[in-house]
Formats: sequence, C-alpha cells, structure tokens
Amino acid sequence: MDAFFATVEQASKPSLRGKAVIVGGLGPRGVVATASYEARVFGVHSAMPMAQARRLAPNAAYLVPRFALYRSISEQVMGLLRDLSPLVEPLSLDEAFVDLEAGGTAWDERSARLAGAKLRADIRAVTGLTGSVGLAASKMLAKIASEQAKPDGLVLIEPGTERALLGPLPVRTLPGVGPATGDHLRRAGIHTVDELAEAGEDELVRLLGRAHGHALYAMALARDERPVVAERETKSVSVEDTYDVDIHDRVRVGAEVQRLADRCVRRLRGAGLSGRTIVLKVRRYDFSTLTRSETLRGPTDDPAVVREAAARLLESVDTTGGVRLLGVGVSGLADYTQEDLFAQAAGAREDALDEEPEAAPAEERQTATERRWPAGHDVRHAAYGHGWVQGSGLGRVTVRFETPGSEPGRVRTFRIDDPDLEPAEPLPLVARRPGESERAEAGGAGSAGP
DNA sequence: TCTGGGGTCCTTCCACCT
DNA sequence: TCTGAGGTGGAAGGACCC
Repeated sequence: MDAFFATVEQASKPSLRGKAVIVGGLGPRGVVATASYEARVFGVHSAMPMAQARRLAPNAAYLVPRFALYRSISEQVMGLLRDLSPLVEPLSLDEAFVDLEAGGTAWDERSARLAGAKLRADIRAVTGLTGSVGLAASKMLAKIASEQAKPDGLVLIEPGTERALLGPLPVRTLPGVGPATGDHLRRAGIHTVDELAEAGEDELVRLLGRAHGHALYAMALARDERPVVAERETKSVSVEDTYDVDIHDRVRVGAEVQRLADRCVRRLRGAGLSGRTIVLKVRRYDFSTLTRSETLRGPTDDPAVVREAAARLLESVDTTGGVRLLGVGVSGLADYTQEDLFAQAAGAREDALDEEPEAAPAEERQTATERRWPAGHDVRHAAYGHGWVQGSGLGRVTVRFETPGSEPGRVRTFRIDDPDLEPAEPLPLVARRPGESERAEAGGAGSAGP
C-alpha cells in the first residue's frame, strides 16, 4: 500500500486529499510514522523527529495514528491476497509476499501481470486505496520491484534481467542494508550492487560477519531462495513507553515498570502465550539503551511473576540522570505455563490485571476531557453529524464536518465539554451497496476501535 | 535536530559441561 | 590431574524492518 496511514487518512477526510498529511506521535518526542507524498516533497519522511517535520512542513495536517482502522483495512487487503494464493506472508499492516505459483497462476509474464493488475483493481474497489505490485522470481526482487512501482504502479522483473537491473543500484537498495552496513561498505569503497558482487563472498564475510556476508553476497548475485511462509510464530511480546519528560524519581521508575509488566502480560495472555525470559529495557537521558534479562525455570503468564522479575532486573540498573524510555518484554514463548509445577510465585496466583485499567502515559498528563479529542479521530455532533478533530487545546476542540463520501466540509469550534459532541467510530472508506460481500462488511468500521 | 513502538535476527562474551 | 576443544544456553548489545 502506498504511504498507507497517510492515504487512509486522506481517504477518510476529503479536505486532506492532495494535501501534505503527516501521521505519527504528536508529543514532544514523537516521530513520523508515515508522510503523504505531498508531504515528502518538503523532505519529510518516516522516522523523522516530528519537531523537524513541523519545521519543514509547518502547514501540513498532523494526525495521530488510528491503528484499529488501519488494521481493519489491512484485513480486507490480506483477504484479497489470500484469494490469489494460500501462501501469503504478511510483512506488516500494509505489505505482504504472495506465492502466485502456489495459487495456480501460470508461470508466464502475461498471467503474472494480469493477476497483479486485477489485484490492484480489487484493492481499489474494496478499500478505495491504491496499492503497488512488484512481480519477480524471488522475495528480494519482488520487494525491490514493488518499491520501484510506488506509488500506484506495477513493476515486473523479467527472469534473466535481474543482475543487469540490480548491478548499478546503490547497496542500500538491498533489504538488510541499513545505515550502519551502508556506511561500513562505503568505507570499504563499495557503493553499488555490482561492487558488492565484485568484492567476493570472503571479503563480505570479513567485513560484515558470517550470516550477513553470505546473505548479502547471494543477494548481490540476485540469488534468493527463501520461500513464502504463511504462518510465522511469535517469538517475543513487549511493550515500551517513551516519556515526554525524563523520569528521575526512582519510585516513579519502579511504578512505571510495574505498569508496563502488567500491560505486557495482558498482551501475552491476549495471544494465549506464556514465556520464560523477562526482559527489561531502559533508555537513559543520553539515549544510551541497555537491557537486562532473566530466564525463569518455566514459562509464565502470571502478572505477579513478571512484575517481580522486572523489579529485580531494575535493581541492577543505574537510573540517575533520568530515563526517557522503559520497556518490558517476554521471550522464550510457549503456549502453556509451568506455574503449577514450579510455583514461581509464593502465595496465591492473583489476577490483579483486570481490576486496574490503565491509561497510556502520554495521555496520563492530560485531563479526562482533553484526552477524548486526539487530532484526526472521528466524532459525532448531535446537530452537525459526523466529523473529525482538527485540533484541540485551551478548552476548545475544532472539528471539520465531513465523511469519506462527502465534499470537503466546514470547520466549527466547540468547548471540549460540549455535551452534543462525542467520539465516534470511523466510517467505511468505500460506501457499501446493498448485498455487498461479507468481507467488506467485516472489514469496515464495525471492527475498528474507538 | 534529537531521535516511536513492536518486532526479528545476528554477534559476542561468558559460564558450564563433556 | 591438567588442559584444551567444542557445544550449548543465557545475557547483552546492535542492526534492521515497517
């Protein structure tokens, strides 16, 4: 999908179409999750600090992500992919590999192009959004082709042309070559994929280590035999929070770790999992990050056990100077627990989790009324109907009244405690016609969160 | 300028065992 | 009895991806 989060927001908000839209964390330490193509013209891109984005594109629309909505649209698209083949490997909410051969698509250029074109048309019909398709003989090449196809295109790499196509490209084009590896190679005088291949396997292993060196050499020769894997087991579950202001108070740090442990266990249980290794992550005031971990005798999903382990791990960490991020994770996962066998926790197994619904820390410092109006979220007004929050502050909330199918709408401002105004569910991006398929129904606003 | 959140995989080091 | 090799598991850190 093209600039997925930003495109969804433009589709649901007519006044933002053709405009610079930036989705991400809006706090003082937020970063850009997705920038619309209009915003990229100003130099804004993913992972950029939000403060920098605001300087580059001061007039862009800034919105917080609505993951529940993105997830529901993602499910619609993944459904279309599974219509093509049983072998679908999702990479993220907006990207997946599909093994067309396993789905019965004939192994020739024309059939592949037809399948890709039909998919793009289906995605547009079902979601109203554009998607790009890369067709090639391997996952690496399909990925590169899809990058070249963006936005709203289809690129096919013909068998036999792979090395000629890859050769002149910068090494950073290859998946797995990030800033650090890119720098490393540049210092060794390697800039293009051709130069990577010329360097030879031994040299790459010497430079980058065994696994990375072998893998990169194979990719430079356009060799990639990795199969499309439909089911991937989860290996770890973790939660983390970056705080708007560094935390210095050791007691508060301890309390935050306990909250994170509870949140992590809630996620763990939600997935029907338990785990043996508890990991504490601390990012200090100077951005140095350290982790401490402890492996239990058996897997647990007991909040008390995870809390205790996290607290023990925290004891070995110096937090003077302040912490900007805390995280708690569980790995070594299993789908059973051994509490009964090993009695990790003395005393009764308590389920304090359900009793204390907790708020996200970024929201914690806001008042209850302010918290109801995050920028970009949907609302309904008793008199004016459906709209979305354009901004709020100083006791006021500004709402633009429009829907995915309407013309750009008008803006009105209300008091944040206006009784006629309430949060609303997102509307479907594509109007449903009578008798439309189950999938469009299931993927619509119905399953999206508040 | 000042760096999110949720993951995966790899490397290095160390302890322990055979 | 001492020493070394090699495997394994855990801990910690780093790179990368979206």
